[in-house]
Amino acid sequence: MTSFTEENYLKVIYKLSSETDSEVSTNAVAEQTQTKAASVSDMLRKLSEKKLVSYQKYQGVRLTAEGEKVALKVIRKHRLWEVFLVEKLGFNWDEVHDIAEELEHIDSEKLVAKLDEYLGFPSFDPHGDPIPDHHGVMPAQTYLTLAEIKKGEEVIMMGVSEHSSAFLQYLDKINLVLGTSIEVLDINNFDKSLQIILSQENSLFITHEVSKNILVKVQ
Amino acid sequence: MTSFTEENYLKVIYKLSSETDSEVSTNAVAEQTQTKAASVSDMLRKLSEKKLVSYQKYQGVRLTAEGEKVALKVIRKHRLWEVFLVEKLGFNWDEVHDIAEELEHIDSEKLVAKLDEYLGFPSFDPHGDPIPDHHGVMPAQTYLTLAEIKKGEEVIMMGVSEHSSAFLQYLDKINLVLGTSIEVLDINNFDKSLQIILSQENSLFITHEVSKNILVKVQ
DNA sequence: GAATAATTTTAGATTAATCTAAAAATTAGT
DNA sequence: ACTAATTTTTAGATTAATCTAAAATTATTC
Repeated sequence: MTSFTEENYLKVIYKLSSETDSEVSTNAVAEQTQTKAASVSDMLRKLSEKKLVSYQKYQGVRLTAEGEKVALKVIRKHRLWEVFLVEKLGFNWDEVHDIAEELEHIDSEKLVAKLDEYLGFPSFDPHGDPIPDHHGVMPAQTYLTLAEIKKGEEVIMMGVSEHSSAFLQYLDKINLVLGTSIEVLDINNFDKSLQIILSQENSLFITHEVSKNILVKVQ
Repeated sequence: MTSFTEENYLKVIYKLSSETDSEVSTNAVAEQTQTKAASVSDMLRKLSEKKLVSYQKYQGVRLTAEGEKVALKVIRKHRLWEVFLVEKLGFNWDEVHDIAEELEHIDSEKLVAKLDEYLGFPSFDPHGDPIPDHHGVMPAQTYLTLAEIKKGEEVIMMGVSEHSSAFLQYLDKINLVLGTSIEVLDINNFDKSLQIILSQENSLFITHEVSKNILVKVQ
């Protein structure tokens, strides 16, 4: 069995190694788990003994196939619960992360299966993140960031890569929500800020930093 | 803040002291929490320091008003989640206890409020147990056990006082579920076993032990 | 390519929750 | 009311997860 704490480490290692696609450093894990490097070292040794990660001292860490399986289960549960909270209970998308961080550790295969069915087998969570299926397979997701879109193109907002409440509330305020069509009217060469039109109606400016965190698909 | 473990102790103390309406013994708590008396002593000292219980060495323990408030919140969450699992996800009533034991510790006032609303503010869980409202007030519940009903009387099944999977599955098998009408046809003087008629149709025998664990109301 | 800086690991403690074994207090039996 | 039985508490350990401080390793820079 994996503890609450071990599951969190595996989840963090999964996230970091899928971002960089290489070994994850002790410090990076410490930062994400809000612990100290010394604590991470200890835990990596322990997870390594359990064959959930492959770990060479001083050389960073990777998930084993088994560890990835556990991480994907936790991520699956997290995202399914987020869908539940938003779709069924009426939470806003900026309110659900912390609650899902707790719910993701509830241990019942049958519960996950029934929840999945109840929600209609969703492929994406309220932030547009893909939900692994019960085999741990992630739905294909080939999005671009809004920062990569050329002037004149029109795209649809499909997700975010920053999940902070502050960012999500800002997007709500400017009516930039999942499914919105976005046309890039103009790109400022100096600071890469954008002028965009939402739903062929509202024109507004956003910074490059914001555009980098918005995931879109070309129509 | 109260830990997962502390919450379980408070819940057990609540349950035991509402059964006997007096101080709860260390051994009784140990039995319910599946721990040893020595561990209970330690925990009672700790809960006492936190003012969640009033505890005199060797004299048993009671909840303080504050401790009862915490216990009732946990019980409320447990029972609401059980309703969710049965009503929304389609679980059987004998499958939900262990899952609700985990869900009851999820910490979000807003989640509880929204879940309650989503479920239509239920007053009783799938076993007929009353659900405290958001002030911690239990709905009035003045049931008798089937063992107390006289020959010839007809009652409605409202709940159970034994929650084991084995017992609940047995009730399912004999079609004795919440809401069923039960007429006491005959009472065996020797062993107090009963002959009953369910829904004015099926006649069957049940033991005294079973009848003691079935809660009913007179029509 | 040595010296310095940064990162990572180890050593030794701490906290929460548990245990066993022994001591202390309470309860029961005659 | 005194002894015996039972219950409860204390003492001392253990495990999981964390920490700080010091040591070891790796990376960087001149």
